[in-house]
Amino acid sequence: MDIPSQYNPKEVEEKIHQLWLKWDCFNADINPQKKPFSIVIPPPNITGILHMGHALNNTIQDVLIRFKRMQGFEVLWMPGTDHAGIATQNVVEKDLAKHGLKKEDIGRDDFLKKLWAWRDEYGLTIIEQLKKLGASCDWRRTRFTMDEDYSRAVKEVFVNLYEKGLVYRGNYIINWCPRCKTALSDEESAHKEIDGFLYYIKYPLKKSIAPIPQSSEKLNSINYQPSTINYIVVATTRPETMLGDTAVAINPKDSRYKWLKEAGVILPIVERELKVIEDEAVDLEFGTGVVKVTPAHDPIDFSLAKKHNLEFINIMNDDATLNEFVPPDFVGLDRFKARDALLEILEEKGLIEKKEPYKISAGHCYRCHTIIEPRVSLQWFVKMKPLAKRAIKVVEEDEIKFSPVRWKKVYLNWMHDIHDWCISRQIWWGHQLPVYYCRKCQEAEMQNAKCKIQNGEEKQKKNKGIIVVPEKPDKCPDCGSTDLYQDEDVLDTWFSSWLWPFATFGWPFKQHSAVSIQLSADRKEELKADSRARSEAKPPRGGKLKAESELNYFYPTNVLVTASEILFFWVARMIMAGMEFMGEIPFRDVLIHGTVRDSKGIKMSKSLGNIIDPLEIIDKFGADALRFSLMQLVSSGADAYLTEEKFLVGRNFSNKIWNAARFLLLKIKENNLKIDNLDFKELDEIDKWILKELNQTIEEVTLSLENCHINSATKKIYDFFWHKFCDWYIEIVKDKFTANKSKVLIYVLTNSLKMLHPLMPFITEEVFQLIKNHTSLSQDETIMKSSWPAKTHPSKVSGWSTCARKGIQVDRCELEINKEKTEGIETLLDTIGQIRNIKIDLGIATKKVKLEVKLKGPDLDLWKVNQPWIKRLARLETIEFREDLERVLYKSERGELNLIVEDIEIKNFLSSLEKKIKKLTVVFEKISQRLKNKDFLGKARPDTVEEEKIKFEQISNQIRRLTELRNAFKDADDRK
RNA sequence: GGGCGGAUAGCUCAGCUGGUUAGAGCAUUGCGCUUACAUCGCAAAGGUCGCAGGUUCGACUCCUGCUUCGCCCACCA
Repeated sequence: MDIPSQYNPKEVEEKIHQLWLKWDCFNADINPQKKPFSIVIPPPNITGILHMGHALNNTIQDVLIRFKRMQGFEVLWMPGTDHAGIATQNVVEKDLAKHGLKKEDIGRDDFLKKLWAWRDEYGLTIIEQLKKLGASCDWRRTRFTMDEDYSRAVKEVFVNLYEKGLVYRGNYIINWCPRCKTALSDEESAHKEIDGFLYYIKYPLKKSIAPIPQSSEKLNSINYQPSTINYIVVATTRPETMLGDTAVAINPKDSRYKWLKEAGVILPIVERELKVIEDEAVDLEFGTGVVKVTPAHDPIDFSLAKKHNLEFINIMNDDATLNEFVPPDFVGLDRFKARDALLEILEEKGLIEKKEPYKISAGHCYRCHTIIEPRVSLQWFVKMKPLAKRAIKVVEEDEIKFSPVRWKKVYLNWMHDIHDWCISRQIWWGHQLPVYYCRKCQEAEMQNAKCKIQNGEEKQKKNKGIIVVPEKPDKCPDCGSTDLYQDEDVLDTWFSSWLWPFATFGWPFKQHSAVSIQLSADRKEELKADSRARSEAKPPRGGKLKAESELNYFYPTNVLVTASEILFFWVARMIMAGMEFMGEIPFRDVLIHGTVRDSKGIKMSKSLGNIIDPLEIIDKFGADALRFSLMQLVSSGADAYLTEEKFLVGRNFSNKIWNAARFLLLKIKENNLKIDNLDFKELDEIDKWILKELNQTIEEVTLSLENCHINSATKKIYDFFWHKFCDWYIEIVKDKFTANKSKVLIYVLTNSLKMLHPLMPFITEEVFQLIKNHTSLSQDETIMKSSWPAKTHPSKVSGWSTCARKGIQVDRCELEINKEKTEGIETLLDTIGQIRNIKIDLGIATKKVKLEVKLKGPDLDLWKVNQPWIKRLARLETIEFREDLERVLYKSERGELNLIVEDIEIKNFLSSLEKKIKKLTVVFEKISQRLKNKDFLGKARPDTVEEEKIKFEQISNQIRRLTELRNAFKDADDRK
């Protein structure tokens, strides 16, 4: 079998993926012998195509999933997609528009058919793309938020909350998107600053008045006639809303306008008399101190109106054109056109005092970015405070932990100040409200929001004719009429997503509730004990888990991985839903990662054209390269700034792994070695060194992954593999490629592959299979199901054939991290570096020269034994061991060395010595100052002082040796 | 208006609970096709750790203020 010298991910990835599917590697089922570990995927929108954010998010999850799977947990990664109500409807509407059609033209039923057709055709695109990334989800379970079971769960929840009095219907001011023509929740309205103007508009008084000035300064500032006043000035950023004004408000403390009530105010153009109200909410400092009040189109005004019992006039249609409640000239005009027209008229009438440029913070629809219009309308809401209570507690008490921790505070702040959630949407794609109306009972109730609403409150206390049940009833329970119709609205997408961690398991229909409660407590205990030091995957206490249902077995899930953007949308609400419906937290850890940005720090988005397409990266460099580079860049929740070249690191590393394996396997073949066990004997110094390094790496990488510090795990394994294993061990071993060596090589390589597997699943699997094919070792079927490396003696590592378990002569102690055992090798490696340096200084970098060394004891033996590769790596002709050297070029506490060269160029050598001396002298000074300081000696910890003293010794010696060398050469140089 | 995060080599970032000769990758500069890998090897250069105070025997690490970039929340019309 030929192994090409360059790794070709394209050939490998698809093949490997098929293998995994064939071997059922992704599937998880209840297994009483194992502890569960589960993650639910943040379901991507069916409109989504894989972008870098997904790649990042899902790679993190897959790394944890694969790691835990190898650790022996029964691992479930639950996949699925979100119907994404508004987003999907928009996409299909656009499609229709291409044919010149509106959804109304084809009607609700046909439109929904089109939506389902669209979903069937494109809705699984992103799932296929996730597979390319290597995501090891249990694809059999792929859920969709509009699956039949799932939809039933959504309805159950709605009905349940309604019955508890936590879902209610009412006329309130909500965020209205005039383009999507639906209500939105507060979270779906993103506040952004836009440039606008603050207009100062004169509202005439009913009767002129001549008040006694309180303060001439203030009077001047609002610029009215000193004697008689016949208008007041209000400031507004949205002049068109004045057509819906029903009052003006002042602060009761404001002495400037005490007379206003008496004078009366007339709304210009409309010529309606406005009420004058007093309220603390009015800011004396802002504008003129007089506020126009538009109850139906402004949140503050809305609450003022409720408090002061004002009239609500909704002046807008659902597309933000003005309706018939405004003067005829304005009817049908778009809100911004109306604004211009109105300003023009006001200008003509001399009613505009001034306008100032002003930054307006306006809500924008998070789906189409249209400016939100606050608007009173009849909607359904969820009362959040009661739900928040327990969700706050579990986070406050760290039952659910955020990482990085700072998000805990963000979460709690939001939760403490939570507002009711508007959940009805005036679109067609989604879960239609399980609400039925009796036409007979309702009659006047269902007045459209277009009409005047007397009072925004207008609670339906009796709810007569409103039937909230999961399935359509036969007749009205009140009057027995069969003339029933369902509420047209659908639920907010997030009203289904918040059930994701348990509805995906078939809740509430597949749950054995009695068992559930008991087991939940059980599991909770376990998780508590386990979570901080998750280690081996032992079966639950008592060795059996009485899980009749998957929900009981896999819920609560272990960790939720997400970006901060959906903390409120989704994470917070899942916690509330979990507590409310399961009585238990949905996940124990929340891992919040950063946002993917471009090189300038701007969030990647298609509209800005600054995206780097992960699929393109996969195509060019491979999925492993993409994954590795992303994981290397992601650090504890910080944003990642990406450029295409950053993926080269991953690509190059893939190639390095490939070639290390290639070399090993070619050598085995070349030397005709038959490897049927890993029963390696006679470990020499260098073997012990690499095994020690390996053990240490295993320890560190495992710990990092346990703590979800993926990037540090990435760095450690990278450093070990490339700079220890490839740069040194493989290079050294080239000379003497024996069966025994090849066993060590395979052992180290395989363990490295295992550690790398969560990060780079494809190449590690491919190489794992290659090793199997090139040797006679009996190994696991797939690396995916092999066991995670343990920091231990090789014989104790499971996953190897039984032959690997017996007869290994190595004392376990020898492989422990033991400084003395490998110090000789470490010094030797360091010395080789010194020789290389000296040769460069002397200008003979590539020349093969003779080396003389003066060594003693174990070092001498070590050098003698290892001569061949020392010569090769340091590029030496011969090594001579002598009692005394003619000349010394390098000195350490362990020995001296000299290179035999004629006419050496001493200048560089000397200056490099000087430099070293200078650098060390600076440190030396620092340390001696410290040691002279009485306070330091008295107050610092004794062991710190001791360390400093040792350091002092070492550095003095180093300086002494270097100085001696320097002087010797300087003398010689001077004599010349 | 509140809150949060970042500011360390030219670039992107590590640096845990205060004591390090402050690290890595990329880029740069030399040298090198040495028995896998030029998607490579060997080496070099490059940092008064944003600024100013403070605490401390000692601060890149802790505290305060400032500068600057970026996020999130908020009913200043």
